[in-house]
Amino acid sequence: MAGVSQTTVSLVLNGRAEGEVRISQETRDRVLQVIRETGYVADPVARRLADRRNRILGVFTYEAVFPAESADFYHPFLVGIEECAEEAGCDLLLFTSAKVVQGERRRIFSAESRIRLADGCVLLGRTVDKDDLARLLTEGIPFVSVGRRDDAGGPVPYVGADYPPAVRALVERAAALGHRRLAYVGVGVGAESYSDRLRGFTEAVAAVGAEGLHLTSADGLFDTGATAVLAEELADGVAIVRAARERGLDVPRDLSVLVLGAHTTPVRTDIDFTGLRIPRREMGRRAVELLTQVLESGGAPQDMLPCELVEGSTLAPVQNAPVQNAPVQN
Amino acid sequence: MAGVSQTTVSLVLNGRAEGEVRISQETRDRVLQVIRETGYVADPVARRLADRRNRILGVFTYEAVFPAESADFYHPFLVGIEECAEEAGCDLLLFTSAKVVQGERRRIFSAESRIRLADGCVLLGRTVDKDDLARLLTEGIPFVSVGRRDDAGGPVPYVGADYPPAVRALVERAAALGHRRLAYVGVGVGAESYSDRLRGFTEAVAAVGAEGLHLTSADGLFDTGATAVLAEELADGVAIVRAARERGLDVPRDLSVLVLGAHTTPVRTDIDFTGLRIPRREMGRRAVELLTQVLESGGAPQDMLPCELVEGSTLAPVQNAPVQNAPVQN
DNA sequence: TTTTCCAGCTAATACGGATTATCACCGCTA
DNA sequence: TAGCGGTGATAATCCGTATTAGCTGGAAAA
Repeated sequence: MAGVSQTTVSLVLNGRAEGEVRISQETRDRVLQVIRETGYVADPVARRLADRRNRILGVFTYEAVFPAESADFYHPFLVGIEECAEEAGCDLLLFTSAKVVQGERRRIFSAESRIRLADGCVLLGRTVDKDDLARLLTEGIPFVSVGRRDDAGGPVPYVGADYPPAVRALVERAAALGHRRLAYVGVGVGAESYSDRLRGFTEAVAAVGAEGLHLTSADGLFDTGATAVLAEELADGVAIVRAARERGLDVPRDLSVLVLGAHTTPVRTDIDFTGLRIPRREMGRRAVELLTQVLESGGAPQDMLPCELVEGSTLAPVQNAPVQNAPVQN
Repeated sequence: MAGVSQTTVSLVLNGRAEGEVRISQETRDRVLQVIRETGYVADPVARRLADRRNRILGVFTYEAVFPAESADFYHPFLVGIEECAEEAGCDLLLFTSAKVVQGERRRIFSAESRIRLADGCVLLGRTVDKDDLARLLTEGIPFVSVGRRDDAGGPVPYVGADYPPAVRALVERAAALGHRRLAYVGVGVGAESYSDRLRGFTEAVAAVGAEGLHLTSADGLFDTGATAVLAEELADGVAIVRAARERGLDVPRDLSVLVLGAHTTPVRTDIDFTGLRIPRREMGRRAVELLTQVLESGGAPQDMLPCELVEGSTLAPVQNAPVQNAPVQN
């Protein structure tokens, strides 16, 4: 329509017509005019094929993102991811095509894996298959994990929540309020985020000279003599409080309960737990930032974001024990 | 690696090696073996370029989908969309690249519109620009709107909520409880969903022989003598109840308040409104179903899904007026 | 023996852009 | 008049796949 070649249109469209390659102002205007009239837009697919970039960022979760079961947990991450993708001018691709087979998890790599459709990918989830991580690395697929991951045949790019310092701060607070016997309830293994919490706990009790117990469930907790308990997840905290109340114990008067994470499974509760806040939205944002960095210059950047302490109302001084004179940490 | 041509791999990969074109079992096995070993996956981008199909469905909203402001409203739609996309084996592309310019809405068509990246697109939002719809139609871009839309230079494919019958049922209920003077509070124009509600109201009051008033806001409502009010949106309902209480009126004893829609803006309320339920999740599902239909056979399918009545507790018989003997509609 | 047929595979091409090397043209110089 | 340099545009090529027409060698048919 403008009487020029495809090349010329491409050059004009991409503003390449000013440096090395020259197109006269006249021709350029004519092309732009036609583009305006027809609303022509370069096919993004062809574009991607040619220059190996999509401006599409993939989001992979082993579970469905939206359904209520996990929505509350994933939502804040997605908010951050969306915000940052928007700023970066990228679209988000949700890998919903990988059907969740009965009783199994989604797989990143299947016969029809579409992971490569995107320029890079954000991995969301409590755990990620180590094999999957290794393969992502060996295949050179750019990605960033939301949540710290151990090496998988090489360093894994991630943005994690820095639990140890936050857990330590909580333990110090409890110690300052006279607690000398603390329990940690939760599996403490499996996901890196769990072991980080447990490690933080172990180190912290040692540092403050308190006694630390690790229980995998609330059972037996009340026989240990612990006056404060750190729950690995919100669900654990809720269960502990319920069990305590059934025994006629008051929280926090008789037992302080600190929660170390948001719910990953749906729990409805109005309890205003003392604990820490996982900076989920910030993690989402940061993951996209790191991903664009990986796309530009490669590497395996790793970043830990601090967890904020939540004041709450489930931590109190130990009963019948004088509060130490140590100042309350903040 | 298998000592065969790219064509052969393509044929094997797509199972085309059985009909017209033949590949020996031996060769096929060899190719499949190598595919298994290397984890080779056809580049979806090249694939799309070649056969014009992606198995990617786009989701376009004028506002950001995830942020809290609109999350509660959009979420149920997305649940349905994701479910159905998963069943269809499609990935979802969220068009986050179109930046929301200060004070403006996102645009479907911009200089860098990426709408064509997807095979087709689901449009989400209270309103959709008529120009955008017209252009989608003329450019032959497959899409389905969530929410009924008036023609835009041609019929628009959509799945909508069927307000009129539900509104009518509510009006009939109110009438059966003695209400003869009903008010509708809301703009009643702008979005098709609003005019549908108002139209349902107007027709219903006429049908039951009651008196109907249309107010664009709650101001002046209490001078009209209306004993029941239908609020266009949840926010309107909340405002009305608040205003009523400030005047010392009890809801529903002195004033019945029916709500005709979910919140599109965030409102926190514990009021158990009588009203109707927009089948959002179902609409999301249906939208994807219709979209796949459009992709396969074209056309502009339109579907209206029924709204469910919500019993609630804000509808009561008119005070000082005998309840009519008419049976309560259900 | 020559032709026909068919199974089994591949060369060539299309898809719609981005990129690069090249080309035509003009005015100017030697 | 041949040579030269700069300007403005384009032909050719590539990206990785799907598709189609065609090629090859050997067996069956003529």
